[in-house]
Amino acid sequence: MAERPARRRLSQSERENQIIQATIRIIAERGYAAASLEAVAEVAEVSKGLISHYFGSRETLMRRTAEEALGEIRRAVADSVDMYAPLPQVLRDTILAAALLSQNHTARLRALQQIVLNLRDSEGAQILTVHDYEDTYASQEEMFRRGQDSGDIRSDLDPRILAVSYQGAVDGMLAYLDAHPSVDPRHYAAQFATAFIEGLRVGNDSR
Amino acid sequence: MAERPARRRLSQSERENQIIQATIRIIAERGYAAASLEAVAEVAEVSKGLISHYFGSRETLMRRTAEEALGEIRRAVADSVDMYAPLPQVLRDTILAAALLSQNHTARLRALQQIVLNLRDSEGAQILTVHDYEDTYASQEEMFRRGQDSGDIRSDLDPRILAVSYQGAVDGMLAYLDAHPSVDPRHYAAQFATAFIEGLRVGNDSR
Amino acid sequence: MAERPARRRLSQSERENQIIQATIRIIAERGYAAASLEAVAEVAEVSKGLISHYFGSRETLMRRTAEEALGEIRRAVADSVDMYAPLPQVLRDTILAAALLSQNHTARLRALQQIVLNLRDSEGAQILTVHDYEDTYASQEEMFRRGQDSGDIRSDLDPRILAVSYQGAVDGMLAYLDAHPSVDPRHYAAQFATAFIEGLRVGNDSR
Amino acid sequence: MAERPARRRLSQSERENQIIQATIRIIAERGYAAASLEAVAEVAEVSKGLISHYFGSRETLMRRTAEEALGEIRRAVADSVDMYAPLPQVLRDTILAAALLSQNHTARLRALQQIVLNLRDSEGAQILTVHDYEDTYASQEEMFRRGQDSGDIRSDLDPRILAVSYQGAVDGMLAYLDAHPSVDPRHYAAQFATAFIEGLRVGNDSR
DNA sequence: CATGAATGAGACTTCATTCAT
DNA sequence: GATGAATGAAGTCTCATTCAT
Repeated sequence: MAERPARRRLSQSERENQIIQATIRIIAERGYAAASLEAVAEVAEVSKGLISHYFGSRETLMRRTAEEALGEIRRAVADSVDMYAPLPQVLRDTILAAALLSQNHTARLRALQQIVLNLRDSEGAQILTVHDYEDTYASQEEMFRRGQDSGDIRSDLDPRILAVSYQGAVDGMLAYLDAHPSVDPRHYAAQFATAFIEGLRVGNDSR
Repeated sequence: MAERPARRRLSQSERENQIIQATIRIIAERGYAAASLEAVAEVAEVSKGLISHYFGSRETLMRRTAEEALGEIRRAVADSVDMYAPLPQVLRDTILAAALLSQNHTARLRALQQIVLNLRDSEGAQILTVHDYEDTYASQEEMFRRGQDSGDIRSDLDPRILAVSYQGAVDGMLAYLDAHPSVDPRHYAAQFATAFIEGLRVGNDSR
Repeated sequence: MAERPARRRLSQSERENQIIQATIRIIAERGYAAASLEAVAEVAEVSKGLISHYFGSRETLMRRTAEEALGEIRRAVADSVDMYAPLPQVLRDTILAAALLSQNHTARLRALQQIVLNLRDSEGAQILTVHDYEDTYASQEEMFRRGQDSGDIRSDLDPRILAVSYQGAVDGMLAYLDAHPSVDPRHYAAQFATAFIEGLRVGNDSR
Repeated sequence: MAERPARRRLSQSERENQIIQATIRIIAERGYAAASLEAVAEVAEVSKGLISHYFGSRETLMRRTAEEALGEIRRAVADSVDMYAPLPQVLRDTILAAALLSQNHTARLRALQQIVLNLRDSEGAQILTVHDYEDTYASQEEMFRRGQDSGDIRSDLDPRILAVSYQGAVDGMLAYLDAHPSVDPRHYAAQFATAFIEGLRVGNDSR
């Protein structure tokens, strides 16, 4: 008779987390479509039925997984940045914190991207994108606006456009570091921050 | 007995294009998963069987659709930029051309993104991403390098990092303009170009 | 809303057997091509999905069905023959046992034949035939060889050729008895055994 | 522009034969299921439409192919046997002729077997088998009966059973020689004929 | 006469979800 | 609470057949 490993009794929330982490891992490794309940159940070492029981539907599981991944990522960034330093410093810190995500949060980042891109309402419209990105944009717009108000950065640029450009460049960096593990995130972050703050114009490189 | 619709006979390549355009449209409107052969067949007004007959498999259809969309987009940008102007000008032109894509190529852009992120090989690894983005990065890296060689931009920044940051910011812009049709692409492009070229530092705003 | 039939829950192996028996029956009655998953599902009173779930693919179902049928047939023959009697007696017993299969194992025999002849690998080569027939031939060759060693039968004939001829004649008998249910299997078996053992030559009929 | 090979104009019956030979070849090499109209069209170098045009349906094509293959095989055997020699000689000649089929008619034999086994009427009953085998059995039964009447072979054995056993052993031989090309058909035929005529009993080997 | 574009039925398979145990 | 047997809808793909050219 097969040895059954002593299965520690887990609370519901522990089980849910176990399932969510399995979902993140599968999506990161094999993509959104591969994250079937069957596959998740196997990795999470629970039965398919239990997933449905806890989350109700696959869509809810994905939504919860995205929320969880986003929350973990945001906490990681927020914890390592002093938002009340002068803006150039905040930017350098934030960019570095983001770059370092590529070391510990790759799976979460990939899973988040996949879910955001694939989760849709019944008419096919993306659900998460708008809402969650607006959120991010808004807080970064606020950051740039404060920098302008305090005279840390030039004030003739639309802070919303700065926020969007900045976020795009960060996303590009994350994808790039993900695909090129040999690149040093600290080096990339430093160069990126300098380019963004100082600009490309000749003469701006005279420290 | 059911009325059989009059079948127009087209050449193979005309039908293939018809099917590809339908695929682009559905992915743009309702997402990758919604672009089932059934849905594509309905929009393209052909039978499911014909799609399989021409493309062999859904995966091939998606790959061909991505290639087509990418080709159209690249042609649109390349046609409107003089790559041999001084770099700051090239950047302004390229950014403007990209921004204007949001007016005529939204569906292609969305479809391209969706396909790139969802197409995977049998082990679940993304297939298109690496190859095609590397391509883009390489040509942009080359562009920045030429700018440094000719003294148009500062030369202490890694051109590969500039390329990745730039492409990320462009992608962000495209997504943003796509989601906010009321924003003026020309205004966005001008501000973005200025920010990227001049930097955020105070004092850089003195024209 | 449709009435859902009461689902009896059975163990996996019980269900598998139910499905295999349905497969045998359909192939025997209507041929290999008619044994679609749909048809099997209907006869076995399970859903199509369950068959795929248990067997993975139609090919595996067919292979398993052939193995099962062959196993049942071999057991039926082996159980009624004393392999250590003198060879002529073994032959008479085996032929009789095979002839009697036409009464209880017709469906299995037909299904087995159909599957063996239709199952092919990806290059189109038959898969089961070679292996399984070689097996049968080998054990019968051994039987004839023992008969020659013990002096029960003449030793100037290649036991492999005897085995193949014998098996062919048995297969012919089975097909014939299958198509002509009014023929007495015992009579056929006795005549066949005599012909095979004694030969056709005049004078051999003097008991 | 592609060079079009000068296509000799063929008469309808030549075209039909071309198609039938292609069908035989595909079935022999890759099995009944692989002989789709598409595959046949490619090998026969005609369009799919033409096959339907000539034969009306795939079933008719298969039936005609089986008839053609059977006819060719029968002619090959009949041409090399003097049916009016004494029976033992007729048997030796026939067996040898059949064995030699394995050299020139392998494809026809395989195709014939596949078609006979797979062609079925709308209720799923085999169509060709009964009719065509009965035919063969009848003529062989007649042969054995003549041998008994003329005193060439013992008369206490049912000639129908002899016919069936004989045909089965021949089929076994053909399958075996097909699968084992290195076996010498002449050797096999000689041994088989001796075994069938003389029997296995010890003492029958003393000429 | 001949082609091959096109269809549509039907096959196999996957998978979220339900539910008896 | 937890399982996994079971379903059924939906998806991809194949193929005999039809028919405009």
